[in-house]
Amino acid sequence: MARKRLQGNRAPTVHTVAKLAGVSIASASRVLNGLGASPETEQRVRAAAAKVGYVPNAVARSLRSRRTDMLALAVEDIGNPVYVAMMRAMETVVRRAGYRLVVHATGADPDGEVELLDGLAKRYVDGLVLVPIRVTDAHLEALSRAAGPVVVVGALPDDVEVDNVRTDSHSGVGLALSHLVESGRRRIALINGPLDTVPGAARQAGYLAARDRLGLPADDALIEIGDFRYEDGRRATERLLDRVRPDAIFCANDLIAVGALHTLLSRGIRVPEEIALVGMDDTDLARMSFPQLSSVSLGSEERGQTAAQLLLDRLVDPDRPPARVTVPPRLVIRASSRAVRP
Amino acid sequence: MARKRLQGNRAPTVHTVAKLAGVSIASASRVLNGLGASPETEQRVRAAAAKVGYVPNAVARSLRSRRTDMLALAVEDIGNPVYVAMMRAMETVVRRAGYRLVVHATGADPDGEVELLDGLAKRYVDGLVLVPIRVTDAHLEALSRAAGPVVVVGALPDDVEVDNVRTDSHSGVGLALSHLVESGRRRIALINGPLDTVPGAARQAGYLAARDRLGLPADDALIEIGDFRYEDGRRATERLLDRVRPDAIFCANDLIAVGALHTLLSRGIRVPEEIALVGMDDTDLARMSFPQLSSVSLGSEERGQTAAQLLLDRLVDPDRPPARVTVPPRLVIRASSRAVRP
DNA sequence: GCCCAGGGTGTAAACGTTTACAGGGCAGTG
DNA sequence: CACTGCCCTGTAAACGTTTACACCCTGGGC
Repeated sequence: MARKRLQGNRAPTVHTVAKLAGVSIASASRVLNGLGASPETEQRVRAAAAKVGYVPNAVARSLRSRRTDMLALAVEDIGNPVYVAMMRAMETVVRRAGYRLVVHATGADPDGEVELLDGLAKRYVDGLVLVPIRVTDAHLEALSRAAGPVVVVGALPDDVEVDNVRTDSHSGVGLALSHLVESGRRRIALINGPLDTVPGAARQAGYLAARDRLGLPADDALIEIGDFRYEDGRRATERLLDRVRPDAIFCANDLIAVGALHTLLSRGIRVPEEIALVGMDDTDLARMSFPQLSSVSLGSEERGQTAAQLLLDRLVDPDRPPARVTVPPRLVIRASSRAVRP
Repeated sequence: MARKRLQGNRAPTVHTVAKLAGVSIASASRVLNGLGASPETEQRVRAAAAKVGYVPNAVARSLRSRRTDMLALAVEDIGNPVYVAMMRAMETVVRRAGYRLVVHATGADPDGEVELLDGLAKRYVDGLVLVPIRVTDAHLEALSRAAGPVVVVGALPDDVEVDNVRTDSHSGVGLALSHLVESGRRRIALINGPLDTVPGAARQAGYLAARDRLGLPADDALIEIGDFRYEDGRRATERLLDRVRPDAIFCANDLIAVGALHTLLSRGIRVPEEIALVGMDDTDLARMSFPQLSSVSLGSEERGQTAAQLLLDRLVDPDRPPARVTVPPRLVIRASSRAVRP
């Protein structure tokens, strides 16, 4: 297999093809774009293009057409299973429409997200799906001056005029707690993430509301806060169990829930017999745990698909009013919270 | 917050700035790129740029500079934890160097990968990291005619002149089996992925070699083949246990291993007391299982980093001879394979 | 035989940037 | 005072496409 790289010579352009075919660049371009041309011209251009291995330059085409056929996705951490699910769903939708996906890991840095929004003015992509975990005033300002279409995944103040996909994790927590009560639990703990994040705040509020609605004991010792990751879940559960003895734990996140499961099992506590466990996000992790984890699905795939579709629609019709889609939560019951006879 | 979108008017260009500052576009461009200019000019151009909110157009710049500052990553499935780890590592390296990452999910479609390689000629990215799970002749041909720099992650025939990052899963399997033998196991099963994949073939060969080297019984009933995913792991383990009773199982993959763990636990088999378990790839899943899973790390992060770095280096020096980096495997021992007294 | 329609083609401009080149002003040197 | 060199600036070309516009030519209708 010889190494025949076209070292010095530039790649063939439409000029190359046109010259070889003996026609003008306009004719060459027209043939290559399937516009009208005589059979004679058609044939000669195609032959010439094939001969030199012509491939149109995407950058030049983008400059002329003012579109890049690329969309950006910005999430905090491309390793988090929730975002992985979203990204996978988006990639599929976007690819089907002939676009490519550029991914950005913002590392929860609000400045980075604002920079990304302002970066839209560089026009290196046609649009952006932003999944902020915290929303600051700087975000809102950057959103209002964004130079291109943006879809935000996650809750926003009502007066922000941006395409928006959200879920209702508030009532999602309610689903989980109702289910736990129905299956005989009363002392239901919450292990949450930071309260200054959008998801953390929503889950906290949802827990408090459901606790009242269901007439559960209002014991704040049942609430523990960590971060949204596995190790934090483990440690938060340790702290919780050193203090109180719930008969169920709701975790704000599957990562936390898997951490909690670890702590429970390593203390010899049986799940779900002694303590039932419910997570949130219904990621692959939930299926892969043992016992399998009940989890409140917030439709990550669906939110990803919808966000991508909204962005694609926006590109077609820039003037349509901002859309807001809410994906309803759905409880997936598995072994970790099955009802048991005492 | 008023909605002041620059509806009709185009975004400001360097012409806009130059005219407003009363200088030529060359002077404007020079100032904006930090090249020499008189203090007077400097000040006026900066003021003008700030006033109209000028942001240079990335596409036009790319056309001129013949570089896009984007790199592509193509993996089979951006949901697989191994690829997630690689992608995350790459994203970090690439971003630090001022590049962006375009991700492609090839869905194990060999045609898609070839298309991607040929697509490099469109020059929409400056280079590509390809992680093929199967390597066909079509791949090799496409590689040899690739129009831009490519780094392949995974084993390749020796005569292929391409930057290449690989690991040694063959000896990685050996590490796992040695460890299992040292901790008192003899009937060690293998649950592998498809043999016509690069990883599948390497693990199979590694298993057979280690089995001989360690003087283990050459019982092919101990080998089970499925696919590389969780459900396949579960089912393959069912089939295996219906047939034989090993005292340890090596799985070609953490996903398979987690599936195997599920089957073992749901049959009431104690891990590691009755059957020890070792996975491969050392993904987050291994840490998150209970009991935590021993796993052979193949350095996914390191391979991702290295691949990205190799690509960046290649862009700087297109003529350096192709590099081949091998990341050594490393056994991470956790609870699932601890030695136990009989 | 004249006119018009219309299909095919070529020239040139446009997209927005960077930069080679040339020209002008000015200071320093002989 | 002429010459050299230097700094700054502007004009114009280049990157590779698509496409508006004008042109030519042919054929059909009157």
